Amino acid sequence: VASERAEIEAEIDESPRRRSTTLTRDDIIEAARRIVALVGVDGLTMRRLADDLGVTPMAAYHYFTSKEQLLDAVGALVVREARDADRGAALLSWDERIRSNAHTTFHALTAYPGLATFLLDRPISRDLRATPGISVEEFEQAGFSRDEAQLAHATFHTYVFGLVSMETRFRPLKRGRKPDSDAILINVGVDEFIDYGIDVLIAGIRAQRSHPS
Amino acid sequence: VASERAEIEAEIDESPRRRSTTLTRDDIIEAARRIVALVGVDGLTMRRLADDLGVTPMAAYHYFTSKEQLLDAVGALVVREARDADRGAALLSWDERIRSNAHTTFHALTAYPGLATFLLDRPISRDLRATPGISVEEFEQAGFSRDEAQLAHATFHTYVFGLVSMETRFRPLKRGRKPDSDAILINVGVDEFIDYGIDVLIAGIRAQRSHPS
DNA sequence: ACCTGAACACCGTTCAAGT
DNA sequence: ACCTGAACACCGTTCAAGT
Repeated sequence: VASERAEIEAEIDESPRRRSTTLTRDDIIEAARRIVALVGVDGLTMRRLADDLGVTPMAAYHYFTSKEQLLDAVGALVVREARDADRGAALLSWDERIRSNAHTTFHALTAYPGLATFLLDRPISRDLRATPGISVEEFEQAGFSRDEAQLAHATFHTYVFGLVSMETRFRPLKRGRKPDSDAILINVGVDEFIDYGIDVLIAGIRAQRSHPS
Repeated sequence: VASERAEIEAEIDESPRRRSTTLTRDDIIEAARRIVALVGVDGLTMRRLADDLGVTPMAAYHYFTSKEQLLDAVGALVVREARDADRGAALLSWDERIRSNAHTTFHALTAYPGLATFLLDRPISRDLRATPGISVEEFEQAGFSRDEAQLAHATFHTYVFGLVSMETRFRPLKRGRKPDSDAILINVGVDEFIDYGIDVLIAGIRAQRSHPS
């Protein structure tokens, strides 16, 4: 088996990722995901994608009508993975689930530079709607009125995406180094900042509920 | 004078915006701003910009080293205008100033499709840092500790930009028509939603201050 | 200093053709 | 159905040259 492997590898040493049979939709999404993780959305070109797959630039167009739709699929995959990584929080209270989802969504999307801002310019998908980690219906079950549930849900959605889309600005916080002049100035780490923001939102939503205008 | 004007206009009827003397930096920024307002960031090309100015595509490169730097200047201009539109709020309390700034920033940036998401991917400028409508120092003067002031400031900054960058998704809310499937579902208008979010943040920040962890 | 003209090195994508 | 090959219609930008 070892010699067989070596033989194959020698044969294909110039085509980076050879698939066994024919190209599939998932092959393309996976290759695109790898490239985005490596060089960001701006670094993904249909020609580089084709090179990595060992095909011609036009091959992907048999599975996706445009580059935008391919990136939509990559975005849906990443967001779905973030949601799955959050399954352990399913039984917690709504506030703890939101906190957990904010962290996982942030760390998932920041691994793919430019993906969050790409998604922000696109129509919202069902996958994206699940982003705050809690649905409108679940807010209602937690005792919110229909209007309050929608408002609270949209507010969390807005904040979490605001958080994610400013990823580059939080980068200097991740290391212990002194802040760059172009960074947001906070003396704490990213996770502490996320916790603070979530605490603020949770406390604020509770206060809005008990003191209706 | 009138006949002179007519003569000139007849002569240049195919070059849309003729400047009187030589090109200036502000001429270029203004033309770029117009194009972005009309067709969005994606619709701005150096060739179209040159056409509108009646020059060659390379002329702008004498004033800006890249298209990105030109867009930075446009973004700074728009954000500065939003801040100036907010001068009337300068004497209000910090919470009312933040509310006012959230509304003006949202409406200013949504007039330029794609500009908010472009700015999110760029290093932060001094103009952008003024976006929440209140500085870290002013939070301190309002009685917050240095750490609390930084956190509160960054939280507002994050929320307001989250709000602005999701502009396209709030669009169905602006008219009375039934929501598209790709819109965030809220039964209220954009301004009511902004007020709700700001109320939540203000109440939450107050609660965080009185109940330190 | 200010701007032009031509070209380079890319893009995403259409289109007709191959198997 | 699945993929190729060549081309089209663009981009931002470099570079040398004009005035």
